[in-house]
Amino acid sequence: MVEQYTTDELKDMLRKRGIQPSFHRIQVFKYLLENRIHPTVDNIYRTLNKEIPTLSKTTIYNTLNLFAEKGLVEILTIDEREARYDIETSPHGHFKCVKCGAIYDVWDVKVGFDKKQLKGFDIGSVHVYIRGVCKNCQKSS
Amino acid sequence: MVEQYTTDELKDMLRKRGIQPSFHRIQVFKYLLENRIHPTVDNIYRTLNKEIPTLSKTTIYNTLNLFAEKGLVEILTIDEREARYDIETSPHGHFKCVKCGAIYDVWDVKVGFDKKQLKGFDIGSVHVYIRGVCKNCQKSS
DNA sequence: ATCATTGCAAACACTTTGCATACGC
DNA sequence: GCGTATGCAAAGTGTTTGCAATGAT
Repeated sequence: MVEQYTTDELKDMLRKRGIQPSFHRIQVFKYLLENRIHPTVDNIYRTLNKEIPTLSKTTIYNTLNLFAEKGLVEILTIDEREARYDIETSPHGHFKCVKCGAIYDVWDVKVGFDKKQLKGFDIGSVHVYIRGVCKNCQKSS
Repeated sequence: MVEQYTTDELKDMLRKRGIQPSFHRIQVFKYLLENRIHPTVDNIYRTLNKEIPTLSKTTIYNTLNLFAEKGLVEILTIDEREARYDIETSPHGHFKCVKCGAIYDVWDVKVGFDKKQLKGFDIGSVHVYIRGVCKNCQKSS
């Protein structure tokens, strides 16, 4: 069900965004595309490190910051401790389970407010963060 | 324009929430009520420290965490670096200027989404975070 | 006298930075 | 060969924790 990409496709996608497609960058990009779990840096590190033992966390930080600058990923601040990275670019909201920490996408989110309040403001992004307890964790409480 | 409270009123408000009204807690509470700027711990510390030189940041952290537990304040994660505290309990959203760091309240925010997606989930809170450049910072760019 | 609050210092956790090495065109 | 990417170690920053001292009833 998860989309698969060839290395050449991934390279092209990065180049189109003005990013040099180095091996590590491709691997991080691939991970993000194939693991839509809003991962932490540590999630990415632990997984990729198995295949690429020389990979360092610094490189992952560098790569994600570059991706964010180029608009390829969004950094979520829904978790108060560490950043979560989202490759999904179409607008949607997020639900975070305060018990297990999992983050779910929430689709078809509509946000409305009196625009007069922000007259003259330049709106860059709108995030909707919902916190609570997910279905799975309901059971086990 | 900012509401003023007597010490006795503040004490009562804290007691009603099940919080022992110690001197420091009253001061932090008062600060939050009279400075609706979504302050950081450091904001609070720098201001209160002038009048109460013995005050420590640990106490502010303790106090704010207690207030949050008791539902007196909300912790905002709109800033990626440090927590912001909001005493305003009625539902509203927030706008953060990425240039000057100021946070503005946004009223009459309506969030709609397909509830079926979160069927069986327990929703605790909904936050709307808007990021961009505020009116003031537009001018100076 | 007892129990809660306070506050210092240290520990923690996440992220960034400096700089030397390695890699790719 | 030159410029960029990488990665280690250290520094930086916000927050929490352990524990002793203080304060309130």
